[in-house]
Amino acid sequence: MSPRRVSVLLPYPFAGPLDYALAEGAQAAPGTLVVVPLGHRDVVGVVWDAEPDAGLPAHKLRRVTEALAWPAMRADLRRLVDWIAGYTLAPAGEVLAMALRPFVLEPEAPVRGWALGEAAAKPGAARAKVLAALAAGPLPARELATVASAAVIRGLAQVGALLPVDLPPPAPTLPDPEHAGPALSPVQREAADALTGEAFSVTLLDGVTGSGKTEVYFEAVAAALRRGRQALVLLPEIALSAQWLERFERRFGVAPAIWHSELGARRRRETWRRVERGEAPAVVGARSALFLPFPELGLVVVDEEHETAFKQEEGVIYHARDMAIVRARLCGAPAVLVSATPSLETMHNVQTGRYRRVSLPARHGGAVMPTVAAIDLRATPPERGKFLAPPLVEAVSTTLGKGEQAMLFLNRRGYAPLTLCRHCGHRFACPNCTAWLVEHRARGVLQCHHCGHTIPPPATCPACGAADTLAPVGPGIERITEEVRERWPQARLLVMASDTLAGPAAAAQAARAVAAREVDLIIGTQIVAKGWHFPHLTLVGVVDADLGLGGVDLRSAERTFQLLHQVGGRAGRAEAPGRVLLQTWEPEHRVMRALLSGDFDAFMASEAAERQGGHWPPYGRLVALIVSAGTQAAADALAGALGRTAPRGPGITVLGPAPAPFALLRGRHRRRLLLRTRRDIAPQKLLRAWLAQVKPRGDARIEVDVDPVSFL
DNA sequence: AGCACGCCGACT
DNA sequence: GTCGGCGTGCTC
Repeated sequence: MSPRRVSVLLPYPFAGPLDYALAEGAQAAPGTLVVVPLGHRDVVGVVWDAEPDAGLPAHKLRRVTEALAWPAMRADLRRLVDWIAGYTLAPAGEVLAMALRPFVLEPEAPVRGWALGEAAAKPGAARAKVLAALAAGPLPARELATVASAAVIRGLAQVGALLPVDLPPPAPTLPDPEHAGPALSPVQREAADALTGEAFSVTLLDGVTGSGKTEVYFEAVAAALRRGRQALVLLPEIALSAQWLERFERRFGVAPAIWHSELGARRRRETWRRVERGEAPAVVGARSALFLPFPELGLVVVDEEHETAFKQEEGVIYHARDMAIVRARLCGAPAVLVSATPSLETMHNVQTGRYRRVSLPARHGGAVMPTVAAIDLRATPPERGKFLAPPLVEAVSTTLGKGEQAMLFLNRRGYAPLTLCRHCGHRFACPNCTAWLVEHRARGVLQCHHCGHTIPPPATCPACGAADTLAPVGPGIERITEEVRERWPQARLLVMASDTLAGPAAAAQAARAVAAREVDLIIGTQIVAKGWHFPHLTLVGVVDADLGLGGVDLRSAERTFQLLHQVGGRAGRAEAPGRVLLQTWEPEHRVMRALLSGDFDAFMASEAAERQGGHWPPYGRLVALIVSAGTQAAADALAGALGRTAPRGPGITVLGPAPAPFALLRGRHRRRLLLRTRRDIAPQKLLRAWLAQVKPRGDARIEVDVDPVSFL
């Protein structure tokens, strides 16, 4: 008689599940975690729902080693894995790895503790304190250590007055939906009530910066908790959201469970287990939190839904915002997308009736929106060698004079983005990437921001040998800092950039210093845009508002608008009104006009019109194929082969091959093709057929990016 | 992902 | 004459 077969998905990049034989009488329902032999090793996989392939010869089947007693992977998570694999064209096993990677086989380490023993102890003040502490029951060793010294405890244990015991992990304090009743305005109350549905739906919650969106969606979280369901909040940069965590704790009494990639192994395991047991009713996390084993997921919130950080660009290339909606649908839970500047995709889904929209029209608590004005750099340029134009300098001086805080925003790290020889025109480029080397004067290096290639600052030009001819071109925030120190030597500065603000602790400390008015002037890159609440900040100066508009990217206008709107939103969040000044060479550009008028809907309409004609997303579907190889010839050969076999037909366009915007990245030569289809044509089937015809040779690779966000 | 199999250079 | 480089392909 032939053995029973099961399909087992393994967390490796195989095309699909592998089949195994099941021992007589063994049970292995879909979702069961099993150990199976693979080659010479034993690996953990998940029994999958796929029908085993009866055609596979029986002699190839190996037997499932054991079924693990762990809770099975639930059907909704298995469907999510399948769905993402199908949509992104990633091997299902690679997607499974994201859901299984944090899983660790060892049981949770028990908590070591002490209980009262049978034997009597000799008298003594310290000893009596220990015994009294344990009178009500055993205590964790860590807690008892605060009562008496290790020597006293050791002594008591030696005579048998104390017994070592293993304690169960302490029950976590759960967030309390009634902890601090919401203080919502009638408008906020109405919005919150609109978010308390129980079935799957997608709602866009939008409203200007400072309108209290977080407090409103906290009520949706509270509603889920009251129903005994779990809530997941995705944030783009969890590591920098100390302020968000404080707000959560104020509302719910305890911190939520936190999930992100930098979590230590122990915390990771603890959190994973708590989520799985349903003991983590509220989880806040980065995109990978999407794959946690929630048994009772009842709400998914994606805050700052327009953020490109939700797009995973390596390995399985997926958009966490879109997959969050899929997960919500599979769980029958409502999804809420939150943003002051929703993406065009989301706006389109609102307009076509797929998503609902709940708007908060005004700032909360009487604060008004900042006024936005442009500084035309053609009319009032900065002095030679300087980057702050006279009107901005004056505005900063006035603000500081009033004892208020100002912020200068420039989305560029380092001292200067380009170093040029004034004698021969030589420019310092990265040997591995299509990029200039950025001078970091403080660290004394020229560095590539893509691959990290670093050289010491040269004394002479390597091309013409001239000395003292090398000039920094353009500003980075280091150079702005230098200018600020010259102009306002007495101002207390805080520089906020990803390389000066390493880690959540530093970010939290910086936020506290700003709130406590220990800082007069903040100079920052894009991390200052994200969710900070600086009540005393009244002026935001954007040093180069045009930066980011030059790109070839489909979304460069949308992204520039979102970023600058977000940065400007840091100003005037309390009583004093805020002011935003944009330094630009093109004040009539539609992005600048939209920022000046604050008319978000009009800007999005113009953006929509730009894309609609060419069937660009969201009016069509787009897939990027990035071909890369160690040599230019190999990249061209593979890209050419893809071009020759490209799918054709009505509503299908293939653009390229062309050199990718970074034609050389980390030493690999890159070519790009774009597949664009009408919205009613799913590109996945076309892609599968296409890729089946072309097999990469050697080190050449094809990366498939469905719904590309970045065009690099 | 790992791991073995398989054809071309510098060595006990 | 062997040891070993990692290119290619398979793992139920």
